[in-house]
Amino acid sequence: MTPTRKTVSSKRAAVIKALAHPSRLLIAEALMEGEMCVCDLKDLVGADMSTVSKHLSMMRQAGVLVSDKRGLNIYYRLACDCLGDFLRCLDQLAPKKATTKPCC
Amino acid sequence: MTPTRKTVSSKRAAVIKALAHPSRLLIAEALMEGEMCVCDLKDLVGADMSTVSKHLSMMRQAGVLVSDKRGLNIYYRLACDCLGDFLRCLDQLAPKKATTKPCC
DNA sequence: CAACTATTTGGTTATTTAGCCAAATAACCA
DNA sequence: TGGTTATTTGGCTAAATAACCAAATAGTTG
Repeated sequence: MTPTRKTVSSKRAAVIKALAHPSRLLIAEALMEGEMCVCDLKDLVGADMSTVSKHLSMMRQAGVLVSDKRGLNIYYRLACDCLGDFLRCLDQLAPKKATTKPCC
Repeated sequence: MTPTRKTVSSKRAAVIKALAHPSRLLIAEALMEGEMCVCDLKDLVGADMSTVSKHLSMMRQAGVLVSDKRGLNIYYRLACDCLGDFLRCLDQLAPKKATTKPCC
């Protein structure tokens, strides 16, 4: 049977949720320029390593990131590079106080 | 001064968060086909009207939706129609258990 | 094998979020 | 004006989330 509209929205929302946090989005943006290991990302985000690790595994679980282990390090990268268009779209959504003219 | 990378991510994340909930995303998807009033959206989502109203004002606050009142009804519509591309991107992100081949 | 490094996991706590109900607003109509 | 309909707001509770610390795991190197 075809999935209901609600089911589809729930699956999509899980993916979106994986990007809906300042640190996680910062991570995703950084990974647009190439893979990074957890300790690099920890420096970028400036939080406890365990916190960063939990964000990463949540993003991997959602299908946004993939990882692979080489030596002691685990490298993460984006599962998809359509994210760029996505962010450009976001930036057009004027954050409230902005101009009254339509964003696009 | 130019905003820091973190500041930018936080603002973007707030917009993403407005879509990162099954009901809110369902609403956004429905509004891609045209404006709707709150009671229509309430039927679509199947939650209490006050719950839906709170989702809507949160999305408006984030800049994702705009509203206008005509008579007794308040009609909501998307602030930007780049959302379509966005969702197409999302659907390429295989939710974990899926095939091993890269999404794009 | 022991020491070391990178990462994840488990536990705890504080904060945020989502939902419902009831009450308040606002526009319309008789 | 009083009643009716559509929507928002306030208050409350239960559940989810994010952060940290400490302990566990896994790979590396002496």
